Amino acid sequence: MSEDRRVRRTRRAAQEALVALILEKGYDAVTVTDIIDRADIGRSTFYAHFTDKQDVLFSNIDELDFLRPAPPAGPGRLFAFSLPMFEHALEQRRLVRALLGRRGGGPIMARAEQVLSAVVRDELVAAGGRPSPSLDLLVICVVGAFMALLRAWLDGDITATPADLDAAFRDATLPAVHAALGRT
Amino acid sequence: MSEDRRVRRTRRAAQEALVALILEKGYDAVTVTDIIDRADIGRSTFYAHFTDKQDVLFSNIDELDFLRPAPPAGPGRLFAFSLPMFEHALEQRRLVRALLGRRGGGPIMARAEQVLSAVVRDELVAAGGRPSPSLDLLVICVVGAFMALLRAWLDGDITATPADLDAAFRDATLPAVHAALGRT
DNA sequence: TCAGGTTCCGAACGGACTGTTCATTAATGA
DNA sequence: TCATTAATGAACAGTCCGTTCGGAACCTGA
Repeated sequence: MSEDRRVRRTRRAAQEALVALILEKGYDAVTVTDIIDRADIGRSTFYAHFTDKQDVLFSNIDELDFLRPAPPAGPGRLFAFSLPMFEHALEQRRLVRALLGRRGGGPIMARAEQVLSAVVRDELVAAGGRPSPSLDLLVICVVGAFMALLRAWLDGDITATPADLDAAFRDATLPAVHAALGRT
Repeated sequence: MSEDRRVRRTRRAAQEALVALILEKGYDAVTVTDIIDRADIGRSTFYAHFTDKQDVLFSNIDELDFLRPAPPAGPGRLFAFSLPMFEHALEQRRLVRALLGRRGGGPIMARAEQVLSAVVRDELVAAGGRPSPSLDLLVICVVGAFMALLRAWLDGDITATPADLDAAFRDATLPAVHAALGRT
């Protein structure tokens, strides 16, 4: 039923090698040759499993439950995803840093931004916000603030606890959000 | 006195070729060979003037007065840079898009973020904000929101006028800023 | 105009990386 | 055990990089 053990071994080796290499040299500087050397797998083997460097990167997403903040979606307080995400990022710091930090090259960061935008937008609409261009602009600002916080933290520009970050995020965005919702 | 005309021609040709190519294929996909073909200059000539693809990119910054929003720094209203910057981005849309948009690869975006962070921080301090870790976090959120807005606009995810963007930026950030300054 | 200096050209080079192929060997699971 | 499946390692053409060098084109100032 489950996959061939050799396959699992090979794939994991490549993924872990890439993460390690990203943390060392940054995503852009990592080459396929680097990966197969570090993972100690044959060149042909690599291309039997992945098409790209990027492919290895994306294959990591599945085990990155950072992006599944179990959105309660209920009418609880807004932006409930924030604190759990920061906490999760702290636990999986190594992996998250490699994939989302500045050294990660960006592609995954862009994906995270998309996912988050949808979540935020839904929350605002659920809270009574009327879909409109100006609401979309607000979503962009909110997500932009969150991602900037996360990035700065992951890259070590900042020392703060998840609670600090969550508080900063809420303080920076909620006033405007309440104003926007109120004047609907 | 002034530089040799040939030098000017060569440098400009390379810069313009790069901008054009970025808009076509994105920064990462552009190769030095692409540039010298498009610019119609010799390979050795290229390397006599630039060390890198990146070098060409950065050489463009000088003629990008987008990053000099003539900060009044006076105690006028906060974030006065916003509207002029969006307007400027509209004028120099082609160049700004190539350098700062998603296709631009990011390095210049990072620089812009730095510059802007300093400006915002100074404004907040001038307005009575006490330097502190939480102020720094606020700065990150404000700049993050601005850059997210700019990026989304440059990449065409949004249709809006500079005035719209400015309004969205102010609406999204000023409430929190005033709250933070008030409770100092 | 002409001479001397600067810049450009173009071809070629070694080196690195990519993505593919193939015959051979090894591990797997039933 | 044994047929199936995966991994190996070497080799390949192709692309790009960054450098070198002799000769051609150009620019400047006298």
